Amino acid sequence: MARAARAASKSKGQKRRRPSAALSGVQSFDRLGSPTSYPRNKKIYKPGELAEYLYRVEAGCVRTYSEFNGSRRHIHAFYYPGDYFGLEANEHHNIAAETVMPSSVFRVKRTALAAQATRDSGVVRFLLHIGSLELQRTQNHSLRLLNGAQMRIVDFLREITARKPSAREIDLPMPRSDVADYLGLTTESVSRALTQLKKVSAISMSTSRRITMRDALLS
Amino acid sequence: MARAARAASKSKGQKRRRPSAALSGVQSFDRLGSPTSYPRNKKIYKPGELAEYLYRVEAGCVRTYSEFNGSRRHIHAFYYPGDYFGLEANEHHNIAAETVMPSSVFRVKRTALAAQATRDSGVVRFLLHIGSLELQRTQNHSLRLLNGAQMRIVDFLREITARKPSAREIDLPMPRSDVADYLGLTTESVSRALTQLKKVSAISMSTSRRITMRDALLS
DNA sequence: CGTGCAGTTGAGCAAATTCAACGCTTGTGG
DNA sequence: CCACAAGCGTTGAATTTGCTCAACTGCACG
Repeated sequence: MARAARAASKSKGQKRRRPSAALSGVQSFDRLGSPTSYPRNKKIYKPGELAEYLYRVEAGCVRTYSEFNGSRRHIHAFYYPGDYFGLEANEHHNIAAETVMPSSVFRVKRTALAAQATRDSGVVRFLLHIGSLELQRTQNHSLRLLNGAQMRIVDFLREITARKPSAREIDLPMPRSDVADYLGLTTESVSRALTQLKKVSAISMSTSRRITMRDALLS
Repeated sequence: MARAARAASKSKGQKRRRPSAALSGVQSFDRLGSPTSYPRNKKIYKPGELAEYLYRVEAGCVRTYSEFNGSRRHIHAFYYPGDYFGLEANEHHNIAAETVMPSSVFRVKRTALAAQATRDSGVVRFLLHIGSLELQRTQNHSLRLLNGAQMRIVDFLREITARKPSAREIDLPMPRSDVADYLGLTTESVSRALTQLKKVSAISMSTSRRITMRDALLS
């Protein structure tokens, strides 16, 4: 059950990484932890809490977010099965994480990982690896925020599509308000951008959550 | 000379880190590398290059950036003396780094660090530590991009001021176009925001690069 | 069968960009 | 030493973009 599909790398023109590089790290991770189930919209951790664990999504979807300017919310990332999260912490968490839908999350104690790291260098490479992935992801997100609303949405849809190499039909697990807070827009702007994309036949929607991409959109 | 002032932590309400935690890591870093001098606007590395080194600024200022949408530039960060950079890479760099002014940069081979890491766990903690700092920095930057122009500028000025606990007078090493590309604005908007801040006496400027903050601005 | 949440649409508005012009400083060549 | 070009910074006017406020729909759940 701890066997989840490895997330597809988001970096574009890069040489394929040898899976062996981080393999022993992953095995340690699998062995040292245990899965937990959460209902929808359940907080997994919040800012200020001691950062005891490192997490991996097994099933469902998780979002991390901060609040700013008093009451506005920014979603830093959505994590899908196979993704690791909870790394952004120093000693205490400084952002929050919660489920988008009923989800299963695998977690391991950081102390256990640290102990294992002293004798298994694979664990170290593993940690550094997912750390740098997270860093790249965050940097890409910053870039995304500099585009216009339309392009942000397209980027977002592409990001989701990239995880399912199979179909060009995707099923959003989150409401419009999440998409908006992820992209730094309002729900209205998200809605408008989507209807605009429909109008030019770049996408089609069977329900508001189920979107089919036209080939032209796939980079 | 490898002895540069430790950069002030940007996280707010957090317990002060024991310097001992990452100390042996820093010592290894100091011992394994060597400094290099660069003229102004000199590229240190660019996307696609093999990421051989980890860097620390000794003197001057360094910016990292990506290009997007064909020709626009986004500056991810400015690094000042004591700051580490070049960590964002997997195996090859995916962003570029160059000097803002004549600078001295200390660099150590990643292979040397990796070798040292297998027998000195302090190096591991050191690497993970600066990685998570970088992650937090990048996340904060995303948040910054969601505010209005005025607040982005104020945030930026505060970020700079925070490194010099002494004076509320700062000397920007970079031109307006860099500030603009860092904050996701145009140079015109940066200029306007600054003159606006002058108009309400939140700041004063002796030259366009030399800015004095009024107390009200210091959070 | 109503209440509430999610999503869409429209009209007016605020904010930042674009395009353009101009001042200041700096460095270079005559 | 002066003239002039280039880079940096500022300012103005017109335009575009996304936001705010508001209404309305469909759907799910009690």
